[in-house]
Amino acid sequence: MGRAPCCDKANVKKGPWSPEEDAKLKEYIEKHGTTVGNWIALPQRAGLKRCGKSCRLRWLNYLRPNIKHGEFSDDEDRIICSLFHRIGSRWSIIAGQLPGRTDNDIKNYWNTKLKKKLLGNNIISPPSPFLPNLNSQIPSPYDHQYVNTNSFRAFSTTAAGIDPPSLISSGFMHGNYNNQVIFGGGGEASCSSSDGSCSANNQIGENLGFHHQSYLGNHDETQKFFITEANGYDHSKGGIFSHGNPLDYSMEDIKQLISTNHISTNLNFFVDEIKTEPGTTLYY
DNA sequence: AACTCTTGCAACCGCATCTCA
DNA sequence: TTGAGATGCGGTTGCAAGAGT
Repeated sequence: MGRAPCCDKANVKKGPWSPEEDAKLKEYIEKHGTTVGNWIALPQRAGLKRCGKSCRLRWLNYLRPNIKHGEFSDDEDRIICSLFHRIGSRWSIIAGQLPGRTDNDIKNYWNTKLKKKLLGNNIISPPSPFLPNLNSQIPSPYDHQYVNTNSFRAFSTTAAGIDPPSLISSGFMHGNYNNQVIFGGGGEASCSSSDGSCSANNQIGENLGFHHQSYLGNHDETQKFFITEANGYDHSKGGIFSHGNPLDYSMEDIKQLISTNHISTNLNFFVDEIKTEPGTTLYY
């Protein structure tokens, strides 16, 4: 049995679109509206020997109005980084925040340029699957592999000369301190300020206790948490490892993780402190 | 000049999700 | 409620162009 193919594979053209095909598709959609209704039937109606899916893709990624091509701006880079850090490779959602950009475009840009750029600068690492997906209630196969062998550290940013506040202010991270718990980095020396290049941010970071402490703001039992993990002390691999949507982890979620040994006791300490001393800067 | 390697990107594929009868 | 078809999505592939040797 198996699923019926979406089109007659033998009679559809594949590969790059010709200008004539583009023109036909564009003309048809402009005539009948963008709410085409039935992509599968479109090629036949428009006189194209293409699969409906191919037509849809061509329209969405290339022909539709107001598509932006070419270089991504620094602002777009920051938005992509910020969102990737928070939600991973949900390209369509990320594209939704960048008018004129398509998910395919952003995906390609990330895979070919941005990822290398950021990894090269030791600024960011891909999301790590180190926490279970609480929505599904089914632990991922990665849970124990990652969680029990790592303490929670938010950043290994010193090698990049960047501290959390600068990441937040530049849009690489969510900037609302009061709605997040940020698990502070381990005992490395903080960003050198001898050249003054990051002294201002350093000062903020030190004030907030980022380098050897953890910072948290107002919170209560209904607060949601944004958890990040750095890759131990290895700066050659260092950077931000994030997991999940900031809204994924409530206090109850975290308690559950602790009770099922999905996260380290470091965090247990944290959560207890959060409960008893809201708004306090914590040391560990 | 010729060849190989690398890069960037358009397009494809298969699976997941949605919609509707 | 169920199942088939349509649509959406993300990973992957293939190819052209450029860079390097």
